[in-house]
Amino acid sequence: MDAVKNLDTSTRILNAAELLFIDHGFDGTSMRQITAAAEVNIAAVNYYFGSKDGLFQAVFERRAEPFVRLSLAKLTELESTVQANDPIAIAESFLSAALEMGSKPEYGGLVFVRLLARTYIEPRAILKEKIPQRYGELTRRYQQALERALPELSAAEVAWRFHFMTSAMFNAFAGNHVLRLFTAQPMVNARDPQRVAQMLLPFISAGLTSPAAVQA
Amino acid sequence: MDAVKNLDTSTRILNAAELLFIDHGFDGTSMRQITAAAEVNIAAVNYYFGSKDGLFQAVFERRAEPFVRLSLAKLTELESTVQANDPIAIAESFLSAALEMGSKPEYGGLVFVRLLARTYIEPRAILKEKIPQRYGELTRRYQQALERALPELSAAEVAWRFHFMTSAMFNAFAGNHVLRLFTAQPMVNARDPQRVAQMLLPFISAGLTSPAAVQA
DNA sequence: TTAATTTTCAAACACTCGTTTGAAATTGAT
DNA sequence: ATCAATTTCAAACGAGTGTTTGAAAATTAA
Repeated sequence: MDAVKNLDTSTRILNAAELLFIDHGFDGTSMRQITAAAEVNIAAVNYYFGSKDGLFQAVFERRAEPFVRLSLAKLTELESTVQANDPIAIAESFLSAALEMGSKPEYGGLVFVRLLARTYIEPRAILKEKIPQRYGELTRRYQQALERALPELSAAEVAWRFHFMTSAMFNAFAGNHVLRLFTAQPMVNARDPQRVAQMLLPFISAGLTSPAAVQA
Repeated sequence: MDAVKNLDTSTRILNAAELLFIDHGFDGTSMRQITAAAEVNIAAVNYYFGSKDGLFQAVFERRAEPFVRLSLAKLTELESTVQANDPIAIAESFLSAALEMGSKPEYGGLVFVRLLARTYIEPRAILKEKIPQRYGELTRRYQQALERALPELSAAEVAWRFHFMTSAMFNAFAGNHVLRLFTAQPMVNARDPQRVAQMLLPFISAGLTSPAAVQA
C-alpha cells in the first residue's frame, strides 16, 4: 500500500504543499505540482481549501498554532519560578519551544522552522491580515517578559535584541546561511537541532545581556 | 523629461527588476511587470540579458560585486593594524561595509541588503553554480580572520557565530522580522541604518566573544 | 435497498507565462 | 548620403496558470 494514500486527502495535500512551498515558494509552486505529489485530483485543493491562498494559510496555521501554544506555555511555566526575570531563561524557553517542535514528527519536525523562515521573507497578503491578530500574544508576552528581565534597556532596544535573537535562531534551524551564497560548500551543518541550539545559546545569551547601546 | 527614460535601457530594466524581485520574488515577478515598470518593450530583457534567469543574475551581481570588494578591502586594511586580531573590530569592518553600501546611492542604498536577504532564502539554481566560486574569497578570508581572533573556539564554532552574526545583521537591515508575522505593527524600525548598526554592535560583539559552547 | 450526502474525477475555462520572430526605427561610421 | 550594426517594437508562439463545471463514484443514513 502506498504510504501517501493512507492519509486523508486534505492531509496529503497539506504535507505535499508544505514541502513544495518551502523549497520553491508560493509562486514557484503550482497546483499541479502539489496535487501530483499528493496523488490527488487537482480539483481537490479548491474543494477542501477554497483556493491556493486558502491552502497556504492552512499550511502555515497548522504549524504556527502549536508553536505559539507551546512557547506561551513554556513562558507561563517559567514565570511561576524564581527564574522569571532571567533573560537567559526566557531565551531558553523560546529556544526549547522551537526545539520541541523540531523533535516532534506530529508537528512536522524541523519543517515548521523552514516554513517560518520562508514565510517571513515572502509575506503573502493573507498572512498580513489574519495571522497577526490571532497570534499577537506571542510577541507581546515575550517582549514584556524581556523588558522586566532587562530593566536597564529601553523597550525599543529590547525589541531589537528579540529581533536579532529570533533572526539568528530561525535561520540557523532552517539552514539559511546568508553567506552560503558566496561559498561552494557550507561551513555549518544544521541537521542536528540539538547541536544548533548548543551553538546558539552562548551567542544569544551574551547578546541579550550585553550593555545597552543607548541609555534607557 | 521622464526620469526613468534618461537611463540606458538595460539599467532601467535592472532597476525595475531589482525592486520587483525584492518585493515579490523571482517567480512572483513577471517579465511584463518588469518591462512595464522600466518603460521598455518586453523583448528588451531577452535582448540584453538573454533570459529572465540571466536578468536575475545580472541584478544580483551588480550589488554583490561592490559589496564583496568593499568588505574585503576593509578587512585587508584592518589586518595591517594592531586590531587585526580583535574579533569586534573584524565584525565592525564587515558591518561598516554593509553600512557604506547602504549609504551610497550608486550602490543602490539599502536595496542591496534586501536583495541579499531575499536571495539567500530563495536560492535560484543559477546562483548556486556561478556565484560561489567567484566570491568565495569573502567567507574564506573572514572565517580565517575570526579563527585567528578567537583561538579558544573551534573552526566550526567560529563558522556558527559568523552565521548568527550575518543572519541578525542582514535581516535587521532588510527589516525582516520573523515575528512580524505575529504582530500587527512592527516593534522595530529599520529605516535608519546608522541606528540599526548602533543596536547591532553590542549584541554581535558580546555574542562573538562569549565563552565557547564546546572545547576547541 | 434506497436515498441523500460527500468526495473524486476528467475536461475545459479564460488568462498569464517567458520567449521568439521579423520588420521598423535608430544610431554610428565611412 | 549610404551602408551596416544596433536597438526597439507589435504581434504571435506554445505551454502552463488557478479555477470551475457537472457528472461519476464512494460513502453514509434511513
